[in-house]
Amino acid sequence: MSSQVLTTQEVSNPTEVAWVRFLRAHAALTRELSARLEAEHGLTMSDFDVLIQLYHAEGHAMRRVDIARQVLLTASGITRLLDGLERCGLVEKKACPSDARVSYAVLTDAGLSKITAARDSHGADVDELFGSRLEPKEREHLAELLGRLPLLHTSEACSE
Amino acid sequence: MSSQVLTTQEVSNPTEVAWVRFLRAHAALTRELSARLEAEHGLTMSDFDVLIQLYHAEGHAMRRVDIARQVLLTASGITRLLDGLERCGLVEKKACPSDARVSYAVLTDAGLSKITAARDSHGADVDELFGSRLEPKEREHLAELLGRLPLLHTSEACSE
DNA sequence: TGCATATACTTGTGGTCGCAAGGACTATAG
DNA sequence: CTATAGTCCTTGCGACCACAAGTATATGCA
Repeated sequence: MSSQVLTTQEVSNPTEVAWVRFLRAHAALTRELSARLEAEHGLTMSDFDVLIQLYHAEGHAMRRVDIARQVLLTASGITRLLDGLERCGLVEKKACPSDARVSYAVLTDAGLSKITAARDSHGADVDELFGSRLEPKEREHLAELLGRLPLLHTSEACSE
Repeated sequence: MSSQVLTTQEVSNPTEVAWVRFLRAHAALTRELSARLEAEHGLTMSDFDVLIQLYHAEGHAMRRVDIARQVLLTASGITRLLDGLERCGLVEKKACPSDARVSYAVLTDAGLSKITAARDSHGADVDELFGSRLEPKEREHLAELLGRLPLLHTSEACSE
């Protein structure tokens, strides 16, 4: 991550000010949030993301490719991340009957209760550190501004 | 990094919307910016940060501790990052005459011209991908909102 | 049918980084 | 002048992740 000139004193360019704060805020938030997630549930933020995706998915199952598209990870990252979740018994691998290339990741019962618990506490944490610092209108405005920034084009994911 | 539910369709909680966009924007921006920095100058964003710090420092020299406080890295990270920059000849190590514990990192001539060039192109990139997407007033507002979010407390750095 | 191409996934390799422990040195107190 | 504690830096270790190459399967087309 980057921060450039972090002592605000000598930063004159307003874009730079915003950019530096953006980077700082991201570092601080993700560091704190992932520390809590790790301490309370033994999950990384990526783990959490994948589990949440599965939680929302039909039958709590997804193809690995589709997970990769939703989460900010590469296909290889997904493979190894799921390896870990499988070892922990939170997720199981299931073959696809119609296409032997694909394998589904499905949430186990343990995984379901884990993500249910983590969802609540993580949601509360995000709210405490992020949401509660802003008025409702400001949150909306922030979301709108952020929405205008570039998007990831990992593969033409998103939308639909 | 985390993203939670990235298909905006099912995200109802407004805090969550803002948070997801925040994470997505960060991932997209840092990925693109570091790719450009790498391609054009062979630098990571952390490299750039450290060089910029040195560039702004008195005599283009800083104690390693102070670099760590300014940049979003741990002391150990700084050590290894500077190892790399030293191997590339961009930075040199200099002992401190009054305190044998500390060693300074100082910019070489090569480092100076490298960071001078990188500064311009990186600044332009940040502007293109980040600054230019927002009106001046919006930039200010964004900076203000981001400034209200938690800060890193690596050591009571910042300010003054 | 048979071959080229595309897709889904895995694995090898290497880079980056944080944490914890250690070494070297300094400062403070008795 | 020791003993203790604090500071600065480095190193061992492990976690995470991207990229590229490899395997297995599917699909399109001659």
